[in-house]
Amino acid sequence: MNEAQQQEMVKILKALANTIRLRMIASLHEEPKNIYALAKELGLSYPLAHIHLKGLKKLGLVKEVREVQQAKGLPSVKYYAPSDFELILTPESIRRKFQNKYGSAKNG
Amino acid sequence: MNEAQQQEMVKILKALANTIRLRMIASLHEEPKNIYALAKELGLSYPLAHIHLKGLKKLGLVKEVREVQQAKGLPSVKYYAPSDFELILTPESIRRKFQNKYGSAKNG
DNA sequence: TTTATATATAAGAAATATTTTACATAGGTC
DNA sequence: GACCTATGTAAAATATTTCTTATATATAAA
Repeated sequence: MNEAQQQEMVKILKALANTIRLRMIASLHEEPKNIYALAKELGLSYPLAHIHLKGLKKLGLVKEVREVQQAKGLPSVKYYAPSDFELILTPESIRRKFQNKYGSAKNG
Repeated sequence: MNEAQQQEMVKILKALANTIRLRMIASLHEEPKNIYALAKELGLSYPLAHIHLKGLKKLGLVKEVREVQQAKGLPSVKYYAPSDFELILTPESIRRKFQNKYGSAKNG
């Protein structure tokens, strides 16, 4: 695995290493919703919810699923859901991705 | 999952969300070694390697495997290896652990 | 134009995490 | 005693992340 891919994996782990972002993924998996509703449910200010969701979106962990025009012509609402990711972490999977180029056994 | 367990999971994810600590796990899985050798291999100062390894040890991700008296009576050396952990992250596994108590479907 | 919902972002403050520098211990050789 | 390997820690500096506050946009009803 090259360095760029390693950094991408670290970014994804950083994104998941946060209670608020994990609760967001849990809530959106339960039922897709918009940022405003998500912020209310989790007891967050809108800007804070926006920052966290933006980070998850940027990494592809969360995606926009549909945009709906609400009753009575209010502004359109964007709904989000988690992407279908799967990340498995074991010493072996980490070794495969982060092994030193000049390892102990065979050099290259 | 209770809040303490959630916080423990976040701590483990934080520990894994760092290039140095992932490279440490990779190197120790390849071959158990002492902090000094690990620091040299990864190009780190000893205190920095010590801090990172200490963090991994505290969370049980790395363990001491043996203590060896080196040839010629130098100080004894502590060898470390990764523990046999497995962490699987998907939207569903996250939902199971971080679901809101007052979820959208059935309240409690 | 004021009110309400909903989105988006910037700037700065506050809190954490990371890294370096310095210090301290121990065993044994030279 | 000076030197080398190896361990462990504390304190301060640096960097990054997190969070709040403030500002701005749009739509449309009242």
